[in-house]
Amino acid sequence: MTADASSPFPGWDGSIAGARALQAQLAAQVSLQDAFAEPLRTVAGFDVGFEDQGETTRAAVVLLDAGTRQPLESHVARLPTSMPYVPGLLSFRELPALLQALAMLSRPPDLAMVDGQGIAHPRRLGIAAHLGVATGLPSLGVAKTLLAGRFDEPGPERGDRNPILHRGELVGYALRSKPRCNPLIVSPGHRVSLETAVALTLRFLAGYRLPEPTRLADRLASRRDAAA
DNA sequence: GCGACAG
DNA sequence: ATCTTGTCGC
Repeated sequence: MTADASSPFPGWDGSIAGARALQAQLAAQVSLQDAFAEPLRTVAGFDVGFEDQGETTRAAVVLLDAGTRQPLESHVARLPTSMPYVPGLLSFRELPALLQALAMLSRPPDLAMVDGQGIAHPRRLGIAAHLGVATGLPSLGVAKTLLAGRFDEPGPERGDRNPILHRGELVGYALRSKPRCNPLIVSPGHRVSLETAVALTLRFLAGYRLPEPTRLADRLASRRDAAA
């Protein structure tokens, strides 16, 4: 047969050029208007790590109560790594495992917070935006470093931020989440506005550089001793 | 043409 | 991302 209907990337021919073309197409479906449940009940944090020298992709998801910020459940999905890391095409390498982890939740989250870029991406489709469009879930990206664009160093206090501009467009904010720590790169994924992406990130901070959803998923995806 | 380049 | 201990600084 030809195309695999179960593929997370419908229509993709497997090529680099094809992946970029698909990104441009999906990016047009991204909405930057706030459209998520209010009050927010739950938020899920996502991140990916690797085992066996990269041969196995390990995706982690942690569902938290939006009110208390306490974790409700967490899962880990393992899949054989299918492609190498190519700057700008991260989602084609990590999204399949992430979707697998998402499916393990007892219920869908009201919001998805992903370790990586939202629209702060060359073609406006970082992994957080890709996950949002692919699932229809509201999403935002919280990355540790910049991929595209530029910004001026934000002030030293928690909450200080500066815009990230790429080709003249505002695509996100460099946010100081904690004093003496490098700023977080925050951008909308899907159904979340630029301003709300920052507000949500601040809302889920709990004393660490990374917000709880992403911080907990990070540990589960990358620490050798993590259970589940 | 020369760098930069999420995880 | 991952390979990997201690160490400097707040």
